[in-house]
Amino acid sequence: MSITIAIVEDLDEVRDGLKNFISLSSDFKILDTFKTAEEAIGSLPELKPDIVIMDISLPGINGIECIRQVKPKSPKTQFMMFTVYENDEKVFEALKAGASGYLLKNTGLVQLIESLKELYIGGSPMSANIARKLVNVFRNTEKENEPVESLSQRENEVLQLLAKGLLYKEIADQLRISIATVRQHIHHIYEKLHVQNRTEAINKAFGKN
Amino acid sequence: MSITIAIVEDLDEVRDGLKNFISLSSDFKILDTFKTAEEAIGSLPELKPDIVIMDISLPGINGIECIRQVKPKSPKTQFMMFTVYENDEKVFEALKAGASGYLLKNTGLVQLIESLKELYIGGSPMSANIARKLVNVFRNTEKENEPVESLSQRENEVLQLLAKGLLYKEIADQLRISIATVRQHIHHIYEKLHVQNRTEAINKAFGKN
DNA sequence: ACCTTCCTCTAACTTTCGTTCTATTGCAGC
DNA sequence: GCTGCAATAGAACGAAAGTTAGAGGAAGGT
Repeated sequence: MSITIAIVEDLDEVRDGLKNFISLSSDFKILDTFKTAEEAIGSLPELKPDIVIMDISLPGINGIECIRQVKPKSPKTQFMMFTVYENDEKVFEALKAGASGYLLKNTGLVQLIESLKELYIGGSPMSANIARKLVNVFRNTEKENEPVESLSQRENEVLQLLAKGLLYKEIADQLRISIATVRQHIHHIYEKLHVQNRTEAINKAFGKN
Repeated sequence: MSITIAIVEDLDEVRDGLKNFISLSSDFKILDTFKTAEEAIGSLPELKPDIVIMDISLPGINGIECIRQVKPKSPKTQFMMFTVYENDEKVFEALKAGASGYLLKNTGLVQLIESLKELYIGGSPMSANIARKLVNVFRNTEKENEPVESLSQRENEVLQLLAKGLLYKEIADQLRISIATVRQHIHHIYEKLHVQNRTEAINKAFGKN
């Protein structure tokens, strides 16, 4: 009994390439391929393949939204993201939408085949740097604002107060230092974190992104 | 420049097997191997290998506790769990303690080598079913910034961008409205949330406080 | 001793934020 | 038709935030 596959990918070469390569293995059977999310949304709920290989950037409705619409109607279907997007937002959105695997397009085809099998038996194959993002999120949910390693002790104290939304003046009073010093610390914090303002610093230092 | 490795594993065969196999590759240099966590805790902080391959079940102190003690003293060292334990508790504990990779012992040696390299360059290689556990936890815990009901739809859109740390100008561009309008929306947001500035608004609207 | 990092501070900026006031448009409900 | 709310926008202004340049003392490492 072979694993049934559908592919949603707008680029002809990629789609056909995947189809042809996967077809070589008798473990898989390509049921159908789609160029757009709209077509896929129309057919997948009836097709109910074991696995859908899904691109994110599609004309019109994107791949993530496509999953959101199909997954509830075909809950046993597993979605394998296969995309160039590596930014946190896309990754997390996709996983939340119901994707179980997330491979970057630089993944080798042989590796892809392995990953499809793993996905089928209940794994979540994902590229190693995608996994790292997940691990980091996991760690962050488990810990309250911990000191940031690259910052000095004082800078961390300032950052804590900064994150509360205090004014420079209030931070200065609380730490018994001058506003000028507060400014200095904050400037250094921004430099070390490579950010331009308070909000970015907070996001970078604790959770979010 | 080869990647430096240390191994903590109580079983002689496994330890020696790993050592011998990894030594075959010129990409790696085995600095030392340890039979117990106690020995490892004594030496690793000075040794500071790039990667430690860590078993969980050890006589005396276990591998997870070992990471907890060593990681703070050698933060750049990456820990690769290599173990038979597949239950959620151990996995999450290990990741929380500071492990970045998690492979099951049924992983092939060639795969292990690949994973070590990925770990070194900032990835988090993990067996596919371990990753699935992580994804499931993520789906349950990670609730995206939900819209705040007291705010209008547009105000919520603005708030999202505000939370990213964008400038008013950037928010204006993204929403195709004038800066003056952005200011208006933000002012209303602050009023409704009873806050005085961006950071307080973010804290009030999402988690924190 | 010398160097580096951290913490502190002054001073003089520029830029962004946030407030306030006013005003137009469009839509929904009574 | 009136009322209220959401969304839009201009203009002006003070209050914060953030940048840049310089400097000195304390602590720790080579």
